[in-house]
Amino acid sequence: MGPVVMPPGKKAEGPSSGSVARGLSQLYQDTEAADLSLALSASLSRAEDEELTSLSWLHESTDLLTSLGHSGLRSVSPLQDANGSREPSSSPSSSPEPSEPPYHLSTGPSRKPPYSFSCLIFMAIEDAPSKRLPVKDIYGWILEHFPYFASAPTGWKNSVRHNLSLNKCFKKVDKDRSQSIGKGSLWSIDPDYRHNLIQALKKTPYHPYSPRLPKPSTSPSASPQQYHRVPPWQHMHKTGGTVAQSYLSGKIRKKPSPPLWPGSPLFRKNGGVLLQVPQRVIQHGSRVAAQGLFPVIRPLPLSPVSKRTTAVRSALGDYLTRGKNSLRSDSPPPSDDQQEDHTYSSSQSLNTKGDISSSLSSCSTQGSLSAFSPGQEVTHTEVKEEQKDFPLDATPPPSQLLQHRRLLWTKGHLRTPADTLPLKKRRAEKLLVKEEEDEEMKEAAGSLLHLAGMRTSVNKNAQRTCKKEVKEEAND
DNA sequence: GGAAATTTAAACATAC
DNA sequence: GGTATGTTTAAATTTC
Repeated sequence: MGPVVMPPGKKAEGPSSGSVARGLSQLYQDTEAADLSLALSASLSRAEDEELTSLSWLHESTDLLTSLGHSGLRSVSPLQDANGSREPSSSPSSSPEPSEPPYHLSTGPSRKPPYSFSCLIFMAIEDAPSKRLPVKDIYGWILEHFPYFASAPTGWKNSVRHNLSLNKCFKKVDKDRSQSIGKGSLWSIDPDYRHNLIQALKKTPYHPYSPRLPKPSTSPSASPQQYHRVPPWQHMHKTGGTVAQSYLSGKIRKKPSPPLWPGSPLFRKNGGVLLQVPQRVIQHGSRVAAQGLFPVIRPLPLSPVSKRTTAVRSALGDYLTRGKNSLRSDSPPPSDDQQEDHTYSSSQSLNTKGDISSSLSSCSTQGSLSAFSPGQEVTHTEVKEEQKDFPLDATPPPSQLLQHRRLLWTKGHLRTPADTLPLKKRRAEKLLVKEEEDEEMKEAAGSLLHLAGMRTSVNKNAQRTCKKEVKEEAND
């Protein structure tokens, strides 16, 4: 098995929602965002130097996906679900739907998770104490954690089986005749391919170094909309497959790197399990190995609102309880109680006001999150106020960011009427507005990445650079 | 436009 | 015989 395996049964949940609310309030009152920002930055920097051996971020991102997209989302047709956001044939116009809310702000039935079946199966198996599961339990795990499939056509089970059979990452375990599990075999992760799966998961859309995300660049072409205008599920679940799956199968072949394991067997059909992940990505995408695998992934509540609320509560709870003092959490509090061993990796255990604020606001903006009741939870209003009063960006220097954000906010709300400006400036202003919106979305996404222990400063820097160029152009 | 890749559907075989 | 599981093939679609 892989380098780090979470001890069986090491799961737990965060503190109660009440304590979360109190802790959050206290955090807002007592903590300087700048301190947390610096601490977080330091932690993340250290995290980057360590090899990723834990997939805890994936659990966290799963929670965050739940909080943002998988629950309470707008209705999506089966075709759209299956194939991304494909336009119906009746409306060939490729123009974006202006009325379509952002992915994480939309409402309606649950949406397909942005993980390939391979990733889902991998997570399911890795989440099993014995690291092996029968197909039936894999179904169950997926259903439990991704309610989308509860109402999805049953074909997904076929896809699961298809993946198990076709993907060499998965292998059947010789069934012990004395062990009656009914029909079928136990499935496990092939140790030879486990790392491949991990690397592939790191290419999921919520990983800041996803190949889909723009690389840090000063070029305006690295438009922010490339990675947060497009809903994650849109660029992940077009029929062409996911980024993660692409890496699994070697689909991503731009700038190919030498295979990490030359000569490794590939998919039996396509020859494609082997990853070709640039080392840069691996290094920068690494996180602190702290809590082992999937320490915090939890079944989702049934209520769409409560799902989101619970996920946010849970994430916040961990931040507040583990707090900024736990820059490193190499020794998580051991607990056999699955209700208590709710741990996050070290880098994630840090947070800032901005992270929490923007995370909540990302859920609450446009009123899509209304489950935070006053006195018990952080209310929508409270969050929005905090969002405006404090810098949301955790990247230092906070003072500059504060000014930057205030400038953007001011420009966005008190802007001179556009029609009084020259055409060139109008265009620049329009672009600026768009990027401000993108900024807001990205901050929300960035906060989620922070929650998931990801580093987004690079992308933020890229955006700032882009904005700077836009401003310069406008000034010209 | 073609190659490559993934999802989905379907057919079929096997095991319980 | 029914159902679940496992294997294989092919179509559809997207990305590069």
